[in-house]
Amino acid sequence: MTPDPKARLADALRAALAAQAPELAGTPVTFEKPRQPEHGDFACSIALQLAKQLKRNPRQLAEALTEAALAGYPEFTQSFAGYEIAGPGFINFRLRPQVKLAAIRLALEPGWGRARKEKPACVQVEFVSANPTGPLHVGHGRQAAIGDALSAILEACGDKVTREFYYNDAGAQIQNLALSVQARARGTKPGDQDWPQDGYAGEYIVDIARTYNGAVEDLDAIRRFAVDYLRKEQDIDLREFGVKFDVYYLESSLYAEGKVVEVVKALIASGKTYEKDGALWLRTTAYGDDKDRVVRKSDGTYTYFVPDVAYHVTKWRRGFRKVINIQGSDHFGTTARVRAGLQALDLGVPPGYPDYVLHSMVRVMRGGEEVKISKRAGSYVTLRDLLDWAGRDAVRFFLLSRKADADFVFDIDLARAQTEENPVYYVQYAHARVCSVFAKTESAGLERAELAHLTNPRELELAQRIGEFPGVVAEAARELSPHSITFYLRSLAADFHSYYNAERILVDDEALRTARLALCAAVRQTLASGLSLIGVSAPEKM
RNA sequence: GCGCCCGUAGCUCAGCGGAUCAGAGUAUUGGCCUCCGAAGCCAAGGGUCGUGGGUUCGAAUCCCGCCGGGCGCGCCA
Repeated sequence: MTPDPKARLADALRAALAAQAPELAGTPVTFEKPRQPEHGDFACSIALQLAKQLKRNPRQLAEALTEAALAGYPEFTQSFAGYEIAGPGFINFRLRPQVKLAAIRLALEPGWGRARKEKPACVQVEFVSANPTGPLHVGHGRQAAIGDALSAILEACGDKVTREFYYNDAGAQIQNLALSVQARARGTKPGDQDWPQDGYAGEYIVDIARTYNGAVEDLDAIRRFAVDYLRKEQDIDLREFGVKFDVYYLESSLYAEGKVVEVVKALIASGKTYEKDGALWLRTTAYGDDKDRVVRKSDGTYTYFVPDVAYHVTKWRRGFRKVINIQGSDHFGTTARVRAGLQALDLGVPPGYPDYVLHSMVRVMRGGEEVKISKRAGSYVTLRDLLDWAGRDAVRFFLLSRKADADFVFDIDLARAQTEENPVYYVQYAHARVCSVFAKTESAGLERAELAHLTNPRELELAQRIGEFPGVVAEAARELSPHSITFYLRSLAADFHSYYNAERILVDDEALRTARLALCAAVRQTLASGLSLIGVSAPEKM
């Protein structure tokens, strides 16, 4: 494996800095990719950052540092075409073409875009976690898209990922569900005298009641039936969305296995609780929460805070040292208290555990108007609605085309557009186009292609873009930002379409043709890898 | 009232712990198929990066105030 020239250069610059200014040796040496191609392939601004502290002219400092760095990096000219000091003191470096083209060969090897780690981290991603009280809504869809993509990205980075779904099947809302179904089974409607307070009014309750054929008085049986019914229905939607979970964790098991009581005891034993107004409180303010939280209400029951903490204790005990919870931003309030609860237990859990990705709300637009209800659920738009309207690929791609904390407007009409301006097709089309080229020719022997025949600026740019892929994946994992994969794929597709229109792939010159085919194969591989990370198909024909 | 997030072209949004004339898609306008797929390409117009200060050699990016929007602040789940 040849060392990455960029990393090698950074090392050399660090060494030069340490020699010339030991007191500032800790300054990080970073590179930026200039917007203008005339400014080289990457630029370093270290001289500008340090000039003032060293009381030196930035351009002279840049020159001195670079010369010293190159003296310690004799192979520089093998990878680099040169450098220049530009503007106020930037150092712009230019790579030799073969360095950029090397990415093509890497992309054609198995496992492109996937890193291997000596010690894979055990990561858990918890997402969707919808209560089994109704169909999944668009927010769950966003969580499913984000969570599944993030899981795939972390796996690509070499971690071992468990996708987990937590079912709140033990609370008052389940009782509410059972009562609603029972009421419907008795022919009661929302608004009637006997309709339960806060009952679920959606049409799906009628379906459940109709399907249930047990005794109407047996509330327990109704509860089990309804939960089972809705879980199955949610599973169908998730399967259609292409999302699979490794573990379904039931809140009720926390009670059944005594884990809730165990946490309460441990909290009391920690000495961080106190009695007030007949309730038991935990001093979460000692760990960054803005107010203390009730653990046990004055009526003797526990607040939901307790099973939440108990659940996260099991995550830690099951060996997950990194846990990412994907939730709507309306769960913001729980983050501080869950973390505080874990800290109070003093289990050695780091203060920032677990990580949260909170996403903002999704608004659905159709025909220029906001859609707020669905037939089945009544009060909200369901994931099924989205899938029926736009299909899995478009829904997945759209839900990952914004960063999580940005507001989201889902334009159904755009996602439905099959022939025009739909961004999903833009990327998929690029993949299908490459495939169609290979349908017309032999694709054997690409590993022996002489890449030096690729001298066109578009080809170098495309090769360089392909080379960025592993870094993009790594950053998406680090920043927990799967949307950057989507944006990368759009850029890659744009570069390819542009190239494809400007140059012919299947030229008569065999050496050039083979080199271009190798480039195309690398594009195809990178598009397919990236699309699979976000759960979107890579069709060979459209 | 307090906390967190958001405010970038008509619209939907990128912009990694700062960088050398602000980006993409879409919409609008004008070009490109006897030639590997035109679900594509090329080009043009369009923005005081909410606003006022501050720090800096340099601010969409960092800090403070203000305006506008979202979410959260229960012995509810």
